[in-house]
Amino acid sequence: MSIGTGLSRRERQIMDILYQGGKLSAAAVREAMPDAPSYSAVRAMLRVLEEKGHVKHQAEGLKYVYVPTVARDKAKRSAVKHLLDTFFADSPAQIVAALLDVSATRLTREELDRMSEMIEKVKKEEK
Amino acid sequence: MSIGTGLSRRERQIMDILYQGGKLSAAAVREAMPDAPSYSAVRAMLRVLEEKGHVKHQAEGLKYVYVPTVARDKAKRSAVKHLLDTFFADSPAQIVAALLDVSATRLTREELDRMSEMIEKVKKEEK
DNA sequence: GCGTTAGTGCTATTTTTCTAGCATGCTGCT
DNA sequence: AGCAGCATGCTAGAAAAATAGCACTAACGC
Repeated sequence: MSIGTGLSRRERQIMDILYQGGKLSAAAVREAMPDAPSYSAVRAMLRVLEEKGHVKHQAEGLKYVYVPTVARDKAKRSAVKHLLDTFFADSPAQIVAALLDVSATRLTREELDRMSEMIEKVKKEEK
Repeated sequence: MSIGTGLSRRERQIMDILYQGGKLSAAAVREAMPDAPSYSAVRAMLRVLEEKGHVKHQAEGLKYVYVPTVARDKAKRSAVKHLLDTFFADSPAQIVAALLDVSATRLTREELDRMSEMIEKVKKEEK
């Protein structure tokens, strides 16, 4: 089950922002929200997320900053898996196709080379 | 903005199932839900999704089947983009890494070759 | 024909999400 | 000390989502 499942709309939004930003104060989270509600609302939701165990807070100087409890890396994989299941019917190659398409403009030579390398490496291992 | 944004928890769940399954009756959608509510609830939510313009229904024999209004292909790309923004800070290569990792067991030689080809093709075009 | 099954449309109610507001406490300044 | 600024904790209320239930219709078998 993907990490996002079970979260409400706002909660998901916040989790996304947190994974994107890493370590953010309530105010920072709020700023990053597309259709930001009140500051109180954001704090309340962070509290709920904490109760549910999805984030934890730590005192950073005077204020709190929030971080996801599940490590980025694990969340990443979970998200990719979910994407795979939902849209790509277990065909990884199709994701690569979409990926190349979506990020066409900002693909550097280095990125492409790195991709090739990784794939070649897997091929060798599988042999 | 990703397609999923703006949808409630259940609505998102249903959209995922619909993209996965293609064309499903209310009952079929319900069966595919992890923690399925009543049949009525599912139908009600499909109705709401239709009002919001995310799905449409068509009579298939006696019953209705529901399909997403936004084409799979477009939704795919949107989802990949969102994933990129959220977890991979615009570094497509990292997605490939996660992808290879997640689907390690079921990667066929053909899949890998197809990926390589696509990447090579982009490289040539960029040259 | 008549009951049974399987579908639809609608409405009412409960639950969750979302929001705002206020009281409180700590910092830093003058 | 006393005040302004900013952050927290909490509570209550509005709005939206989720759910259940009932009335009705069309097909199917006996």
